[in-house]
Amino acid sequence: MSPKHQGTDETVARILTEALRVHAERGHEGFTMKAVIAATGMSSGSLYHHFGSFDGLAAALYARCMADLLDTLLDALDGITDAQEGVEAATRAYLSFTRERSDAARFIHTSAYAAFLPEHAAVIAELKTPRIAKLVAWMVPHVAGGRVARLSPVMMEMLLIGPVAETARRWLSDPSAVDLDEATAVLPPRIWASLQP
Amino acid sequence: MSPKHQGTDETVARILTEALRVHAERGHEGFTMKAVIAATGMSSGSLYHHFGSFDGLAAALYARCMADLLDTLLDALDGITDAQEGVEAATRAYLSFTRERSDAARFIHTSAYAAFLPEHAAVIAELKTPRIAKLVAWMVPHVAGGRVARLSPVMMEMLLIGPVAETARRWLSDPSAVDLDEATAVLPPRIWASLQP
DNA sequence: TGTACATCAGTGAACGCGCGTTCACTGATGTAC
DNA sequence: TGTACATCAGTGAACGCGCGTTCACTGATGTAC
Repeated sequence: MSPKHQGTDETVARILTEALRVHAERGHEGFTMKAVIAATGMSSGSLYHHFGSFDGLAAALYARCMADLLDTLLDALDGITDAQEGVEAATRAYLSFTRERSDAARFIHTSAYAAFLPEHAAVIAELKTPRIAKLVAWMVPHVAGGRVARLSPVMMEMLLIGPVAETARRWLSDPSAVDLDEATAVLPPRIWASLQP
Repeated sequence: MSPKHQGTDETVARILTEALRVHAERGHEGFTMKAVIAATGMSSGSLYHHFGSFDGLAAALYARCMADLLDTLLDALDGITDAQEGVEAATRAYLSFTRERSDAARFIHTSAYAAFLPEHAAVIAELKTPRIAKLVAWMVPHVAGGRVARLSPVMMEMLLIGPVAETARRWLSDPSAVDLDEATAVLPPRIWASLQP
């Protein structure tokens, strides 16, 4: 619709990619506007032009990481019709995302508590809501068919991602504290068990 | 051993109590040395005298909150010999701690990612380790007796506290997003199911 | 086609602010002899 | 008992630093007529 100069989206994507690297390399304390400016080689004015504020940049990055994670779960469910197989595939996908995209996983878990400004929260919801809806839609027939307990979506989510999210958090803060291979083997069937009618 | 002036421990406790209130009222962003100084009415020098640094104060507060949480779980297990009854009591205790001591719960969950300086981490471990050991000790005979699956302590912890910790986090960031009463009814038996041999 | 104007990505020096921290100090209490 | 000294809780003005943010600007590209 509105005319976009060539390279705008690419610039935004490049800034976010560099910002994620800064966060991974320098930690949450070292994740500052100054550090992102230094890493991208861009000017502060340019970052403000694209994101409005540092909070806006962080929210955009969070939205992108969260969308990546949810897409990973959706990909894992793609084509799977068996309820148990799907639940176990999704939980394994969560753990493998944690390992393989640990930068994104770290940013998600670190920022989950940082309340973004309302306007930025809306941008996040815009990316998040449709993906969550797809996940719920996958589950619906299995609940209707009596293969999964009839729980509220929130309780379902707590039981499904609680153990793997906690495992991810623990591993991200200390990789020696928990073995991801062990978690991948142990957790999925037990999470499935917790969802039985 | 070393002579202590009257009131020292009381002063430290009072500072920590006020610091927790500051964190609850002003949020993580507003949790600053300046704000704690204003809330306690003490001087910055006095806070440095007792805690060495702001990181030291935060670590001491985290240690106290975590000890309170673990003591709550231990109290819930006190006198219970049945495995299922104990597991369900502990998970319910976690949720009721979240509701009733929400300031402490919020500080725990917010700080869990903030890596404290090594020296302060040691102080935390000193309070935490013996309590974790007691929890593990409670579980041992039930594993030996075949009533609970023979899992590594970490996996056991992920399955046990994963769903309730995730519920707590969600509720703390948005109380309307999850119903703690529902969680108290729904989660305990399902967590128990996930621990079956 | 040429000219004038609008749009927008990107620049970078400068800003004020609030942060954690320092340090020379006071005064009350405990200890030695 | 009295005197001298040590210890330690607590004071508060002052510090430097790095933060997010601002703003007047440049220059390339798109649009109108």
